[in-house]
Amino acid sequence: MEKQGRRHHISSKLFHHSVPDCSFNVSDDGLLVDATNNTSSSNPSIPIPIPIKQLFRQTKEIKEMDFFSDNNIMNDDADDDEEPRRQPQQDCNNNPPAVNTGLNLLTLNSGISSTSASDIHQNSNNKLMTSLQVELERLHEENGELKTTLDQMTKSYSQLQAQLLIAMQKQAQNRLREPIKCEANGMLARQFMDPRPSAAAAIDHVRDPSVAFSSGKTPADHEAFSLFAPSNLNIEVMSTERDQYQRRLQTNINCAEEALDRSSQCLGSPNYTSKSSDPNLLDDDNDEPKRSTDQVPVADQVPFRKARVSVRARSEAPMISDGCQWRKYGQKMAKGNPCPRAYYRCTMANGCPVRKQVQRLAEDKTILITTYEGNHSHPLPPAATAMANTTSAAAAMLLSGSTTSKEAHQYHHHHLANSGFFSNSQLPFFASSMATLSASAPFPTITLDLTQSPMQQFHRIPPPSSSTFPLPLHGYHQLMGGLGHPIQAPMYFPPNYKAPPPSAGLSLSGGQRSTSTHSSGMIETVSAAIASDPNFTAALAEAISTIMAAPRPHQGHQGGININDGDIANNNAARGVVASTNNSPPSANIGVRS
DNA sequence: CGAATTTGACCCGCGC
DNA sequence: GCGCGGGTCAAATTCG
Repeated sequence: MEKQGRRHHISSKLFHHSVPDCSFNVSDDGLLVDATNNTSSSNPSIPIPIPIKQLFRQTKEIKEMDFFSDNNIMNDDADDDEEPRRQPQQDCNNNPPAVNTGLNLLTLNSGISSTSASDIHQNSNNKLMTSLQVELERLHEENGELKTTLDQMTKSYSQLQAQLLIAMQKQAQNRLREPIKCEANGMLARQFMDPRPSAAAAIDHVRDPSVAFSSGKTPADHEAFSLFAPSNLNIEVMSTERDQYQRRLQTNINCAEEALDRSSQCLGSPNYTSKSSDPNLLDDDNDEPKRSTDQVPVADQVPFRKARVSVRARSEAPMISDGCQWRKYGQKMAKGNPCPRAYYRCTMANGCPVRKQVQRLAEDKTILITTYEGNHSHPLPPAATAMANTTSAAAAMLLSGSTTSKEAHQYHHHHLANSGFFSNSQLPFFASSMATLSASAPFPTITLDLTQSPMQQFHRIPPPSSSTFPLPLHGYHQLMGGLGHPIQAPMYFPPNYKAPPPSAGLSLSGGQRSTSTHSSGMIETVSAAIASDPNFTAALAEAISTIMAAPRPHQGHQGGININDGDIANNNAARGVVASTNNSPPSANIGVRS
């Protein structure tokens, strides 16, 4: 760490930031850049790349010499407590510590006496630039390494959370038997279906949506868990257990305590089936050691499936194009639907587990339902990455969110309000019905409905076991329609929305800002995304990824959402989205495939 | 001719 | 135990 800190020293003043007060973006090259305070003393207009590691260092450590600013030199001199940190300056260009590194680099060339002072000065600048470039390249490399390390740490963290969840659920089982007699079933479902490790602690405070952040779990933890959940084992555990419990809970609504006890047992025993009435299941003590050793591989023991993300869009084409290569491996006639259901698997890499189902809606055959399942095990092109991020983020949202309608709404309302998304804490109600959770379906599924207006969905009676929550994709609908995207998605507007001129599809944010201040940040976000590249999948990924990256009230994300929001924990998704908005080919849209 | 698609058979979970 | 439905497999077929 010390070594790395010294390596960064040469540019430390260049990266003059007060970390806690800044928001950061992820640039295309993977470096974090300051999104809010790129007012470097020497170059206020250029986003300054910041190595991730610096974010973890103390603020005062960042305050180092600015080679390009005498003023800052004076300022630094005024800081007495910076003395120890100025010491490493000598390792950049072998400058002695006493040398004024401001641009007084003549000491490096002191042996050249025949050269004019200006030439020496210029040579020094060139050397300095060269060294800075070399240093920048090293920072790039280190940045990538750090991201890899962070990914690994996050995965390990998620696995540990899965183990913790199982242990907490076992505790909750014992505590549940009394409350289950008096509490509403939905409330209990909420408790058990909440995959967050705080679920057990939330039993006593479940009516308070903020409890998720008050039980020793920070929003950052929650977010990191949510963001990385789709690709990790514990999510499968959670989704299945949640689904099992949901099903069992529904079947037990009219049953006596015996059935309730049995249903609670299934939480800690994934192999529990409806036919199992073995009283030994109630004996947690007997199998506890074995269970603890099997916690991690439990997903391998249970043939359950992953969460699914269903996208509904209007399209005449047989399949939407999402940037991936698919191979059809089956087709079935689903019951109650005259249209066949096609099964596809990803063929971009051998063994990629991602599959999708494509089926038309029976009631409206112009609506194409594409259901994604799994995570890609290979690099993806930008457009495909966008969709993959979308599905992953949506799945994470599904699996990390609550499922009973009222509390789901409260929770997400609270969640987004705290995120600065809707800083006025009043969600536009038309923004709260674009995604639907269905935890009682055969598989936990989140449906992103891009076919209906928010108003229509708001008045639609949801399935009894599904719930809607704020997923502000409404701006994207408008943008998509304004761009004349191949998808025949209608344009939907708030009641008082003034439609922009047809040519103003890229400037919708202004029009909406005048009518809905609540969602202006999101509108700007999506508008910017669309403006940079009218790509359906990218923009969709933007919307969801932004949501996933939004809830960080302790990190200064109060001034709206930046599409380049460089969430460290979300580096994969964010990078993919950024790349997709900048580089995705025009053909990589969700749309009619000719 | 290789790749992609079609389609009937098969497997598995679930409900009765 | 049996039937049903969803999902997958793999041989046959089609396509480029």
